[in-house]
Amino acid sequence: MSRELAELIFPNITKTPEDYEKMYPARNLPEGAMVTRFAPSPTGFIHVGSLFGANLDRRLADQTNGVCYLRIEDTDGKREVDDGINLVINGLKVFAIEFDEGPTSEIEAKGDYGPYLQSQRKDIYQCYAKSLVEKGLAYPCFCTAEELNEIRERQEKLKVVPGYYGEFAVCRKMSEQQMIERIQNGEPYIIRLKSPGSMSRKIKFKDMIRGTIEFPENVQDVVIIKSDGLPTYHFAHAVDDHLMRTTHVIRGEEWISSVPLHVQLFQVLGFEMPQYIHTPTIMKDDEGSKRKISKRKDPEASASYYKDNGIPKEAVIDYLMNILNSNFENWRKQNPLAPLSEFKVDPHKISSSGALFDLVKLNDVSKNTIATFTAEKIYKEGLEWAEEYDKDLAELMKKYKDFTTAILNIERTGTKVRKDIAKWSELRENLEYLFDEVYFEKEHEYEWQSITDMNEIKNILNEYLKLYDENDDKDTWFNKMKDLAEKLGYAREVKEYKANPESYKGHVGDISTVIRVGLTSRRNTPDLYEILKNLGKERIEKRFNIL
RNA sequence: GGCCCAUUGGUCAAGCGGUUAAGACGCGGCCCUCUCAAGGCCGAAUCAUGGGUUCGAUUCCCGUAUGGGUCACCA
Repeated sequence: MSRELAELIFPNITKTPEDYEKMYPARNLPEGAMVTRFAPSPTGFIHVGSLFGANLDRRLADQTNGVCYLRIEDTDGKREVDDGINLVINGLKVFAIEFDEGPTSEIEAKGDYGPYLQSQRKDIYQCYAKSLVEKGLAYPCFCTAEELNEIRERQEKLKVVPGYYGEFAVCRKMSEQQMIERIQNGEPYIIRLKSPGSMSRKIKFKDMIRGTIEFPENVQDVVIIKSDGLPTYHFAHAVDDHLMRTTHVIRGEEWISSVPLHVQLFQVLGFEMPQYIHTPTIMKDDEGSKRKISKRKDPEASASYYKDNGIPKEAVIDYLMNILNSNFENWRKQNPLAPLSEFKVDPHKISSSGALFDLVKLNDVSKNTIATFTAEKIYKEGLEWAEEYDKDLAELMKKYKDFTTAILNIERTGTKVRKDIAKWSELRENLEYLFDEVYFEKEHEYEWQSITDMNEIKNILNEYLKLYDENDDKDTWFNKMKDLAEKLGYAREVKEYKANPESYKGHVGDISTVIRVGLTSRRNTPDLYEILKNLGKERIEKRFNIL
């Protein structure tokens, strides 16, 4: 009925919605398969909240044998960044999140439901917009920014809901003839939805996390095609998620309030609704109060923060899984080595209130994650990190590969695994004193404890060197230590000493401490026996001699 | 401000009308122990608030407070 108007606005659109329906048929997937998507703007920045969502997208598709694709929402030039698409792809790859379909670089893509860049789908959106205009469900609006401002001001005075609707929607009431004339005059315009909604009616929809939510119907004649010919988010969402056959739309909770609009758009376009999963916002503790974790204020809001600090991707994802489904933590305890795919995410179990992001907890998760790694893996990943963030350390690690790996392997096998590393940035602190290059380079603050008399210390070290044998097994080694303690007037056992403190100068622990500190300058190290063995007698002597 | 959403220890949370209100992180103590880390045991600490409904409310309903979101030719 508005054919003439539609043709005038979109003269170059020759396809019809039916053509696109045929081009993008329903997906041939098993029953229950979820089709999810991650749909960022190409700003290149990956927020920890986006990572949270992308992870959920990926998990849900995986566990249902579905599809998880990437779509770039580049309908706003202002948000774009050079190389933004690659940054998004690589930023997620760091966390082992990859897509079945979508852009694979700035210029390439894979998948049958593309293009996956919204900027390349202009004709598709316009085709649907054209059909809406034709059916009288959308119309051109010629209002200028100033006119819109006036409307808004009037609405503020009247204390009435702002927006383009009802009596305020001036262009909606214009005759078609007049519209045609103004277009032919070359006046700029945009396309608005002619909302069939009524404020007195309510719509209900289901969110998988929150359950049923009720809203008044949308009455706003929102913009669906902007002056640059590209769609707004809302219109693109309806068209894309329908044509790409998305079954589950996972996005941040900030979208909840626009669902009434989306429901209406789907209705008007004759599309079936997808399921919605609106994820909670990740929060941050700010001097006692909660606020949205912020890109500007909080470095940990950026996914790259974790890579920079050397927190393994497995740990970050595990932590995110923790706040996603709280039963994950128990599952992980039972299955420390199991791949993520064995855990079934339950969307209904996602908490609806935003969690405070807890770096302390992440630290603990990360310690546990690293405790499952072999020394070889720690060496490999630690070195990778060091190559980028601590070149000197990387050089040492490469030069002494076997030694480093052996040190990392101390107390790492068996049932009680050492959990002293939470991130690769702690590796230097854990390793450097064992490299002679570093050790002999600087002056040491020796952290002597109960025995501080240097004569006594030197005596202990000398005596110890006499009886140290690299070939001793651990028991023999420790027995020798006890022998030495006894010989010098210290108790063989800590308990003996505690029972009769006055009969001894100290106990075997004090002797070990002297050796430990004399060897490393520090009081806390991994297993002394292993350290001695890995250093070797010659290097032990050298270290004792600088005292 | 209108409309939505949320509210269990410091934090993440289980719970889904009757429980001594799980568990984890963090914190404190003890044990183990050659130090640290780990591990084991113990402890302090929670249902925002006022009304209903009910024999009985953390759980269901309404109001209040607090926090969050949203009201663009941005996504």
